[in-house]
Amino acid sequence: MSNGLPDPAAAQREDVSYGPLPGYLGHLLRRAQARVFADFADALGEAVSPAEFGLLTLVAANPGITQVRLAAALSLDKSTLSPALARLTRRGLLKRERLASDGRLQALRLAPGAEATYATLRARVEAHEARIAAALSPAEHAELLRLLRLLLGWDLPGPSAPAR
Amino acid sequence: MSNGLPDPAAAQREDVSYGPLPGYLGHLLRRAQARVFADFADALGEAVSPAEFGLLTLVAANPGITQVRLAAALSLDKSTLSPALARLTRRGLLKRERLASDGRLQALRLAPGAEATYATLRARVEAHEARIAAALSPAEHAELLRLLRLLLGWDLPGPSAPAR
DNA sequence: TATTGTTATACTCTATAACTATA
DNA sequence: TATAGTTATAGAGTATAACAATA
Repeated sequence: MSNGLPDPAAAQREDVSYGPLPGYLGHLLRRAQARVFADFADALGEAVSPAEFGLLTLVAANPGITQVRLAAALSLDKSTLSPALARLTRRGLLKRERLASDGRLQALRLAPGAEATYATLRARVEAHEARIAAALSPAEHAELLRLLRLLLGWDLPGPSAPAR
Repeated sequence: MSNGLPDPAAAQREDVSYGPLPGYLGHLLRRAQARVFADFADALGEAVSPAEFGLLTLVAANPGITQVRLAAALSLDKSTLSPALARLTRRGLLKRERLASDGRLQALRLAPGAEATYATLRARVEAHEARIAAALSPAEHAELLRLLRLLLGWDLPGPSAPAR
């Protein structure tokens, strides 16, 4: 469900007062995220979930990264990543390799041959991103990205704007 | 878990490249929402969840609203609201009244005597909102709210800025 | 003892489908 | 037939705790 940007439920909603909700960041972020994820699902379908795409992207940008570092980078628990990474490995997108130097660690990489698949996914994600940003001017889009990074405490020295 | 704004996992994360993720609205919205919700939980504890507070706020702003209209206003399925509203009713925060004029409908209201409780919750939520917005200047905060509403297709005629 | 990764388990949020009662 | 609301159920995403293997 949920397609483009004009909200389908808008008609039903017209006569409802939102009270102070449109002034709360928490509320707007929840609504915006739901909207964007629904559009992501429309665009990518069964291919990957938003979380899976994030994992692939981080592994692609950090070949050899371990699960604990990946979890820290995403502010998730390591136990959350295990099943997702197993699924991506099973689908032939990721490769996990135990390190000879420390048998506890596993180095994560895109599977050989999965680079092209990943590039295609990334192009589809970027088309989706462009679509949801169409409601904003390029300057507004850039400013929204900047403010969200600021809210997250990135943009300081951190892994934000240039960051590769 | 998760407290104020300086990210605790920042140290672990420092040497990780985020690749294109900081340029994706979807990724930033997910991260920002997780951060804000964690702070909400720290601030409100057992009192109410973000979703529950949203329900109370909408009912307070639209006394007598029915569940189907409430669900439409939040872009949620009516079946999602049933258990949440039952819980809020059980806790003495909401009152549900079948309409004499149409026996299928239930009018929702804050329970008599729950207005003060709601006012307290709202004050705590607004303190939480002020805290998370502290990373932004007042102008940036206002602009972030505006851009999120724009992304959502609000701010057109709709129930956004003044809206009560 | 400490760390990495996995597993078992549970909780929350959401949806779909089937139901009831009312219209 | 259509609508409002409930219930059963399932799936995704997250966490905590306990574990095995390794250090």
